[in-house]
Amino acid sequence: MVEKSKNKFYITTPIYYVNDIPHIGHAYTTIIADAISRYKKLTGNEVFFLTGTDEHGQKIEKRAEAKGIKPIELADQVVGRFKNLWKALNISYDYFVRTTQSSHEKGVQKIFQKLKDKGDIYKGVYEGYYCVSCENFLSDDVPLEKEGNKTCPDCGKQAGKVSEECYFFKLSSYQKPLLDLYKKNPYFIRPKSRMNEIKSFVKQGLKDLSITRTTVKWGIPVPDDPDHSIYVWFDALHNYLTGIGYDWNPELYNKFWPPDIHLIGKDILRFHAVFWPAFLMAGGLTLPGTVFGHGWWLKDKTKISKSKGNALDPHVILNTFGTDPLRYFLLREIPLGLDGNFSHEGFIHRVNSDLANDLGNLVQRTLTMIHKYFSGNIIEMDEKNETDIKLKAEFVTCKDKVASFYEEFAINKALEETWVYINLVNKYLADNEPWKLAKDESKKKRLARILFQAAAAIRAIAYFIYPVMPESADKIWTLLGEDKSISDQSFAELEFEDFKPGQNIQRTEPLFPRVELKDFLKEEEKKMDYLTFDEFKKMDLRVGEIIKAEKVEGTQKLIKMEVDIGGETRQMISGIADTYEADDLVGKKPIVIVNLKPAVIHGIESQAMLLAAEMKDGSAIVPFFGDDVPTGSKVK
RNA sequence: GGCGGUGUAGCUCAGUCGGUUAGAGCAUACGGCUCAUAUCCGUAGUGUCGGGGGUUCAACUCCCUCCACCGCCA
Repeated sequence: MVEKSKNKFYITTPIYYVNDIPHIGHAYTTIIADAISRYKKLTGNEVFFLTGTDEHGQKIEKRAEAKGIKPIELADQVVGRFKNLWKALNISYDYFVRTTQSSHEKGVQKIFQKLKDKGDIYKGVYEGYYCVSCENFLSDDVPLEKEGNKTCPDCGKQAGKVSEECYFFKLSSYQKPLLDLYKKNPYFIRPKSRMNEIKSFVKQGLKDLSITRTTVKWGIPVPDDPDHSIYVWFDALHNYLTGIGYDWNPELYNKFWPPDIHLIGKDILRFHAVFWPAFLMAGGLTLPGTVFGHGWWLKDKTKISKSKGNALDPHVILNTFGTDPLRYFLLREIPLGLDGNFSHEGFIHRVNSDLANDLGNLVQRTLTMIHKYFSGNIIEMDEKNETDIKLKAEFVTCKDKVASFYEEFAINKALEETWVYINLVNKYLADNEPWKLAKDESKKKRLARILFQAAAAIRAIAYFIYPVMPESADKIWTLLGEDKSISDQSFAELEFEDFKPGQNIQRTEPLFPRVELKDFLKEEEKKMDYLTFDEFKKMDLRVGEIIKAEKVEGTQKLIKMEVDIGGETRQMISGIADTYEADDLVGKKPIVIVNLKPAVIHGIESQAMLLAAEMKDGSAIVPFFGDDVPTGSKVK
């Protein structure tokens, strides 16, 4: 095997599923990857940064059908949205791989064939519980019911046991090699806590993996057996190979393979830390250096997801603040492995305090003084005194720390350390009081020295923040009269003294404007989807009376009720058994929405819904009217 | 249930091999400055270090136990 040449760095994000629209979670992963790759370039690496989209599967097929378009058209649309977001976020990816492109499909088929010839892929029979309505196999953890059936958790219908012919990957043979890998490379899985989880998972033993489906048409066909199509993970994971030229650009492939780091969310760690290296071992390929499972951004302490409807659209923030504050916040607020809670308060606070007050204001006050007292050009100055020398020494310390933090992907710490230095420069100005010296013509050269030192420090600061805030960093260098761009400056060779007397320094508007929370929320409000009164009127809300109530067998929360809505009764299922006993509900009068589209819940039709307050722990509290309110009264 | 983790200031967290008065940032209060985006600098705090027990001259740190929360277990 050819050893990968030094100073080549290959970094990946997951490929994002085109069933989803881009949200803050996608942005987070990709921004991390961008910051790391920019840092790696500064340290003299040639970097290849791969991202892309996962476009096959039943969900895409169905969603496209619902929209009356072809799956590939749906994919094209969503790919456009991803690419636009990456552009808005200043993401410097080198290649965007799509699982529907022929280089990928051919590559996956080739690998499939190779593993089949080798005996690591074999044809067998998959047994499982299949939901006809959802056209989907249920996951193993759905409990078995008395009659030997299972209930589909998605639609509530019965799912029967079926057998399906399919191809398996011999994952079971790779238990030992995987455990050896983890032992040999303790950094294969990061953060460390995740390594333990994966190890114990693998130690429990591995079953062979079903990697094809006959029920999914929108996928890569199995070579010589086109009734079968290759299932999601075997298809998707290989993007890391096909995206770097496997089987179509040997030069590129040989230069960069294997990946130095796969950046992923913690939810897909198992696929990347178990299945993926096993596939690669089977194919006789070199393994990646690290799989890094980062945490999630939470909203109100719960995971952001499409189904919860709490997805945060990055565009709202981008429109008000621009790219860099968002990049900064996401990378500064939490260490890579941990979850973070996203709130507008937190965001505004951090950005105002760190960017507007500390950094932005430092740049502003320094450049303003240089302009005011020297017309933007410092040429002659005194020799350095003790405080000046100290400021330079602190730069050296800071540079070392920042570099080592970036090296270990502790981006938040690299930023924190940079801010220690920013505060020192602010203090340096406070201690030396240049605005007082400016009043005394004889102290002009001392004044020049102070402002020069501050400007040199700012130049260094801009360099340190470049991986995270490239736009602002470049802007600061331009303001300081630098003619080269930051990306051309090697990290190792960065010196305090690189800042030279006579550079033409420009005036500036504030780099990061302060935004007050209430102003921002006003902006947000404009984005809200208001309901018109006519739309509200469509809702038929009435005072119902519960006539019968019983707990739904085999569920924790569901209660089945008959409710009188004024001369008519409806059947209604409600998840309130946490808080209420079925018997106590009889005779109670909740608010019921009666013209909601009926839904099937746990196999039972629900023809109405009652209104309840959702508590933090997920339980529900229902408001009831007293007996003085007639059953069937309209509520509005 | 099994394995792993966490619990330290109002909030978010740091605390290396046990060793002086347990730290940082934010928030709060007061003071200073006026170059700057009401910004910047300084000062001041407050802690049963989750509870209980043990080892030790000495425990946030090691051991036992209990409690609470979290993660993983296709």
